[in-house]
Amino acid sequence: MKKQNVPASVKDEKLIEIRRNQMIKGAVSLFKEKGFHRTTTREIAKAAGFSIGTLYEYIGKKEDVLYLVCDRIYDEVSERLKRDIDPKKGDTKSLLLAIKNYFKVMDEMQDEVLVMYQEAKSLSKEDLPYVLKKELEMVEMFEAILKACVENGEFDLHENERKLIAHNIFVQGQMWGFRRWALQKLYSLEEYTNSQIENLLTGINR
Amino acid sequence: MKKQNVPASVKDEKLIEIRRNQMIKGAVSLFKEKGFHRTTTREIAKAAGFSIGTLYEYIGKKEDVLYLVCDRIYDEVSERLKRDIDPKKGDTKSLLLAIKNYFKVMDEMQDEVLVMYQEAKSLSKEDLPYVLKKELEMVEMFEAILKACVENGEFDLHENERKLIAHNIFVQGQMWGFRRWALQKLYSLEEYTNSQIENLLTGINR
Amino acid sequence: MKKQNVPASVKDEKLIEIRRNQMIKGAVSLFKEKGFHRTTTREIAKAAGFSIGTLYEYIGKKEDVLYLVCDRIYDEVSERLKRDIDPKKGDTKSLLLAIKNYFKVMDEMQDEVLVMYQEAKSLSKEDLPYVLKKELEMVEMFEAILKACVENGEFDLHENERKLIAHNIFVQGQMWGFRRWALQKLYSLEEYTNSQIENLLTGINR
Amino acid sequence: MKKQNVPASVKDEKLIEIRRNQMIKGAVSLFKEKGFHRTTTREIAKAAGFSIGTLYEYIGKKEDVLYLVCDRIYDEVSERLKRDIDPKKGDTKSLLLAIKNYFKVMDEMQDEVLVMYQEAKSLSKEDLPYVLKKELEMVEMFEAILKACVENGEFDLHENERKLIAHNIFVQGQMWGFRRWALQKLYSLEEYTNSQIENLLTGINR
DNA sequence: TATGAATGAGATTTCATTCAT
DNA sequence: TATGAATGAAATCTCATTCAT
Repeated sequence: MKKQNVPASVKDEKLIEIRRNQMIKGAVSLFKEKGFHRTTTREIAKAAGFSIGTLYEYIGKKEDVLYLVCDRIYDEVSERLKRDIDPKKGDTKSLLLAIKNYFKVMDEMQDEVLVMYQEAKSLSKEDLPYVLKKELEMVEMFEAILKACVENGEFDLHENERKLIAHNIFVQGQMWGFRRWALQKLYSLEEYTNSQIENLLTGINR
Repeated sequence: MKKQNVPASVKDEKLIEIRRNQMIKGAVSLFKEKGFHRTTTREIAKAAGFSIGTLYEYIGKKEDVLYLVCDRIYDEVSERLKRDIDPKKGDTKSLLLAIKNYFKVMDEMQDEVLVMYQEAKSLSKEDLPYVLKKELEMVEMFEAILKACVENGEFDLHENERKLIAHNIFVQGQMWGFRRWALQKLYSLEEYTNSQIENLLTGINR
Repeated sequence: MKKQNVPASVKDEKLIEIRRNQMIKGAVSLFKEKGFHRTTTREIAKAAGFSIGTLYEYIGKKEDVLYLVCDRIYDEVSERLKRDIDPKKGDTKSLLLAIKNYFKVMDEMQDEVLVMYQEAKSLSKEDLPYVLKKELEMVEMFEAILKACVENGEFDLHENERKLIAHNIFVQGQMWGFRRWALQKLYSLEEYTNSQIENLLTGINR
Repeated sequence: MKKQNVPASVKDEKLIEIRRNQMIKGAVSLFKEKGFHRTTTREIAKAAGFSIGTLYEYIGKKEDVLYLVCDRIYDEVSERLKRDIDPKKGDTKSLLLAIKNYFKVMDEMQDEVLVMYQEAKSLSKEDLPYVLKKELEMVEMFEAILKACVENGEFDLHENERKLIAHNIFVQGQMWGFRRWALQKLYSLEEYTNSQIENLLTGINR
């Protein structure tokens, strides 16, 4: 799956990678602070450490930066999740581990997630589906685990129930970041995780 | 709790109410379509049915429109919730009724909620807390019901658990709107509601 | 000499006089504070004690207010000068008295004079000459006194010298107001007057 | 003493100098014609020979143009005065030469001086004192010459008398420009200069 | 490849003036 | 006569994007 649609005048793929990394890093912190629309391309270039002219050697238009940022965040979250999850292993313990890890990632990347969360709607009509697809893939990871559990007889859930619970897990992870103003006053990440897991399990194991 | 901080040059309070209603109505549909930042003040004026000059007779700056919109949406949701909820009545049936009604409201107002959801962060530093407070009040309505249930002996939940569950209910209501691209393909509102209630209940009644 | 060119919809001449007085009074203090261009018609109406609609019953356009203000100031200065000057009486004592009185008027009306001084250029091409003519008339009052003195044999001055000295006197009166930031730190009005009179009567090489 | 407070996005100092020169030149002729407030930023840009966007690369806000113009005019007048004045040389001849030169400069730069004269009050509260200070410095040049003359025994004047006369000289120079509608009908520059010098040196009662 | 000066479309906001009540 | 809501032209300023160096 390659970054689609983002044109670069520069040929050197390695350099593109480097420059875009600089760009994304700068942009995330700017978007976090003031949002996509209030951030100017000049500011992005400056934060990235190069000139406005150079910025446009590596993107076609401002929106591309947002796409790159969203794309990167998903890749990172995805990769970190896959790293310690085995969707085949269908036992409750694995499920809980996956949830814990996911919540931890969400906690560590909450700035990025918040950015993506709030700015994704500014993506163009073409880019949005691509990003949503990535999100769905992550939900499907949880669904796969749940399915494996069911198949293993750990508990019993119909397909739609599984899907919904997968969504719930996914959203509860995001919640921790985007409702931090309310939640993080009440709980530590650990408490939050345990409580949500408990809600989930006692629900499932009827 | 009245609309604060939004100045109007016009004196006739009645007229202000009317014009602002027109304004909000037009703005919601524009914001829904293209977001706050991509919507121009001229478009808002036009959608409201008056001239740009008139628009500025009823607000001080563009952001005020967003504030007015958010404020209105919360008021409407709030009011509809309060209409059929009695937070004192502590039985499970009332709780479920409240949830069902809330989800229904979220379904009917999903455009508005989506708008608020995505654009609230564009509010000024002064206005944001005011809006967040309103959100918290709605969460607290669910918490109050849960508390009444616990006191009635319907089930047993510590304070923090109650709070968290209230947040979950609230977010699940929003989810239906802001994740419609995924959820509404899978479930009808009724199915979604029933499923979430089931998740909740079998969780609570351990 | 009637106020020319300033149209009023209202017929009652008495009322016009009253309203315009209110208008001028409010406008002078506003112009003094923020200048003609930065003062809005709404502010003028408010300061005058009536509505914007009423304002336009008594003038045709914003600039008319400035004209009215300038006109009024000149009339007032003129009248106060004429009150205690007899241009026929050609003795040095009368000249000095005239100068002293003029400087005193300039001191008392320095706000008004400053306003006129700085804003007159904003008058329309048609109104400006009318105002300049009034100014010239005042200069001519001094010239007349000087002429009478010369005819009386008090001292000897050719026409052009008389004219120039009349201008000097006139400008020195204004100076006291428009260079107050510098002059009024150094002298009292009396000192200033005496010094300028001395300069006039006896040159450096005494 | 360098141009303070006027921000430029462009880095090349040389270029800033060039562009601002173009800007000032265009602005002076526009301000002369219609005043600061009636001149639009687009007109300034056009008169300067570049686009509105470029204009704002070299200033922060419209008022900066006025500041730049005033600053420039003072610098130019100042420099031309200093060029042929030696404030140490305390003889009457030097004084007269200084006055003559000053009046000549005022004559040649009368458009600029008129502009500054009429528009300075539109400067911001921060910029105005800076400009007034420059004006005072010029007055002080004349005072210095007068002082040197007194110390040389050419004539006798107390400090305050010297200060006042310095102001008079300064204002009489400006008069030539800002009252041109009256004065220049009556005298040539030379006649005006000679007459004022005579007034200065010998009073009315010779 | 990198730079940054130049551009101008377009956004927000103001405010003189009108006119129905 | 008095009012003040409505209007929209016009002003300032921003900023994504281009392109010559």
